[in-house]
Order: sequence, then structure tokens, then C-alpha cells
Amino acid sequence: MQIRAPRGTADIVPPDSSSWQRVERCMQETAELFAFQEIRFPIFEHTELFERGVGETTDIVSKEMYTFNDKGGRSVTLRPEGTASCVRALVEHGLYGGVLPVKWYYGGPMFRYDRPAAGRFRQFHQFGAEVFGSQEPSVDAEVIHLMIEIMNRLGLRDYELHMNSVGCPQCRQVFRERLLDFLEPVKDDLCQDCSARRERNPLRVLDCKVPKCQQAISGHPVMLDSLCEDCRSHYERVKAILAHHGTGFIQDDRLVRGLDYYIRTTFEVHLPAIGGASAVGGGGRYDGLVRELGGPDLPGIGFAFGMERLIGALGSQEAKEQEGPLFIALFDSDYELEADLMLARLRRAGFKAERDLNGRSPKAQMKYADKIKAPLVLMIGSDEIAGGFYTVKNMRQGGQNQVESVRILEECRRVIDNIREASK
RNA sequence: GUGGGUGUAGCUCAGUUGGUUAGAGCACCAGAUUGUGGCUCUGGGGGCCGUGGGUUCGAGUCCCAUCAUCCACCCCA
Repeated sequence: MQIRAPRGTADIVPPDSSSWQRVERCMQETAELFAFQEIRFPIFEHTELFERGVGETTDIVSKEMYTFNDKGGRSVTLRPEGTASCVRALVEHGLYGGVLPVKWYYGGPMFRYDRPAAGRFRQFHQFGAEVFGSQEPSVDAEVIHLMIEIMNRLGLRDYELHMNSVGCPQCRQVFRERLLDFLEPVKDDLCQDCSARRERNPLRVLDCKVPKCQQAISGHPVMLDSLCEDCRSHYERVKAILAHHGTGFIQDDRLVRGLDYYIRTTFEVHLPAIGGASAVGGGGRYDGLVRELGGPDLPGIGFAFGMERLIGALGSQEAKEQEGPLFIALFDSDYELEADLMLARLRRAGFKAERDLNGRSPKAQMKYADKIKAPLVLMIGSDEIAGGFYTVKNMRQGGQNQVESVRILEECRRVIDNIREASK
């Protein structure tokens, strides 16, 4: 039987790979403009890092981890997300003792053993950023604005920024109790799932889509009303900064993220147009995580984008009209060496260029040049060799000239400029 | 993890109440007077019909299993 890519994984083949390159470059450049620096960390870590960092009650840790024992008997896990590794690296290198805040970005594959669905994979890719060492609301806004800026630069306009504050452990406890009090009298009206959720994680009940649950919980208490004074003023300040920048957002009382470490500000970016899994990125503040992983009490905040979802959304609105390489048509195989010299000259001058590698007929070479969208073709044959020139054909506008060898590069540049000018 | 749909050439799909060598469009390759693309025409290569069982004289067509994929739930990126 034929070997296929494992369930939930996917190859990224041309021309899709060039979309990926473009998006990755955009994210890196934007993060650099915001003065973030790249960090790279292992694709697998000690299992304990995620158990402690992400939280043992989360779905990610309790049932979605790619965990195995290596040959030394250590339990290791393919990283399901990036934040825990960033924190580990920060602590491991003692960087909390240096210049603060530390602003990092990263990208690469993540792994979660989940059932694949639209926009959900077992190996997927994230681009994320983290800031350590400041609990100012301005950092929350900066991180959110980095996300927004990336969305804008990618040309994705119809996004929604959802925001909420989940408070600190103290006020969350207050809210939890209020919510439990609220749910007690209506518990018999809830669906089965929610009855179970009510005990384990009552906040999730708010997110249930079953109509009768929504009906039963109408008028439920919201987190915002239970925030302590510090959490409230922090969140108000974050919102004020966003408003000052004209950044619109939707207050989403039910935005309760699935990772245990979040406190205070949480946010998600949605693209409603892609349906089902509309969240293309999300994040929040996680003061306390650094300490939890053995470091000092250093605040942190970050986000991650889901590359597949983002690029999937982009694909539908992006008509990629890429310019192909210059092509050298070799009309007489006796002059193969001359053609190769010319090819090298073009490439050294910075032109993307290639020639026929399949021994095709002249006609077939021209067809090929057309298929690869070559803007121009340099023809080399006995006439050219005898006359000491090359024939340069403009494949977009038609027409061809005989050009002496020393003026070739100049002519190529001229033709390409003409074509580009005309296509504007 | 739960429920449902789908699985025929590289891609999008047709395949009649199960019946002989499985089709189309696009793509690919080659020709249409000798060194020239895009249009048109002609020809060609390529499928053990996802895989494994079963029913039958006979299965792409029916049944079961399995794998993959999609949708919803769940969860999130």
C-alpha cells in the first residue's frame, strides 16, 4: 500500500509554499518593527514542562499530547504550544536578570493529538510573540497591536478582535462562586455536558451552544462585574489605549481561554468568514507562569496565530500572479556551454533564470517558457553564435530584438521594467 | 473522543436495476513542412475504481471492517 502523510499532517507544496513564505516574512518583519527578537526552542521538551506550564486540567495536557519515552527512558512531549518553552528558556538562561522587558517571537510546528477537522490538524504551525517583565496595560495593548498590524499587513480586513478579562485567581474565585450560585436553581434545565461542566469548570457552561442552556443561563453573571479593583482598572486602561488608537474590539464575556495560565486580559482574533474554526489567533496575560516554572515572579503576556487558518483565509482572496524566471531557449545543443555561461551571468546579476533541462525541441521550449510565465526568453542558436548576438523575446508584449552580448543584462532589465510598468 | 457524509486518472467529476477491454473535462507529453509560446486540431501516456474481507456465475456498482478525508459537536490555533 502506498505510504501517505500521517493523519492530521499535511505537505506544503508549491505554489502554496510561497504563500507561507510571504506570510512568515510579513510576521517576522512586523515583529522586528515592534522590536521583538526571534527565539528558537526545541520541538520536544520534558513532558513535565507542559504538565506544569499549560495545566493538567486542560484538554491539551489531559488528552492531546504527543508523549513518548526516549531511549534513555525520559518522558518527552512534542510541543503543543510555545509559551511554556519560552518561559523555560527565559528561566534557564537567567534572562529575567537582564534588560527588561524581554520581547520574543517564534514560529514553527506544534503538535496536538486531536481528531482532525476543518482548520484543525495534529501538526500545525503557529507564529507567536511573548513579552516578559512588565505588567503595564500598555504591554497588553502593544501585543494586541502587533497582532492587528500583522492582520492589516496581510490584507485581512474583516477580522474581529474579541476581548475579555478573566481576572486574577482571587476575583476569579469570587466569580466562580457567584456563577455556581446562579446555576444551582437552573441546573436541571442544563444539557448533560453542562451538568458535568458545572462541577469541573463552570465558566465553560457560558460557552455552551445548546439552545436550552442558553435560555437557562440568560441573565448570567459576567466576569467583568466580579473583577477586583486592580484587575478592573488594568482592563479599563487596556481598553482606553486601544480606543485611543482607534482599534475596535468586541467585549466577549464568554471568552474563557482553554489554558490554565491566563489571567486578566484575554483576546482572540476571529475571521467569521472562514466559518467553523474562526479563531485565527489568540492570547492573553499570564503573570504567575514564570514563577510556576521555577523562575522569579515575572509577569508575561503573549499570543499565537494559527498559520494554517490564516493562510487558508488568505488563499481565497489572493490571486497569485507570480513572475516566472527568465528562460534561455537553446535552439542548437552544440552551444549548450554558451547557454550555461549566459545563465550564470544572468543569475550573478540577480535575475531568476533557467533553461531547458529536458532536451526539448525549440517549439517545446517556447511552450515551456510560456507555462512557467517567463517574462522574456533569450534565444541561442547557430544564427546568434554566427552573428555575435542574442535574440531577446518579450513574452508579454511580443516582439524580439537582436542584442549584442555586452548589452544583454541591460536589455533584460529594460524589457522586464517595461512589462512591470505595463501591468500596473 | 461522539454523530453523520464522502473516497473512481495529477485535479474536478460521470459511471445506467451488479454483466464483457472503466469514461469526460482540465493538466501533462508529442505532432500539425524544416529555430519561436499563448488559440485551434490530431494523437499519446497515466487508474488492480482508498485498502482488506464477504455475497454472487460475475462488483466501481451490494454487505462488513479498516484507513483517509470533510461537516457538526468538543476544543482550540
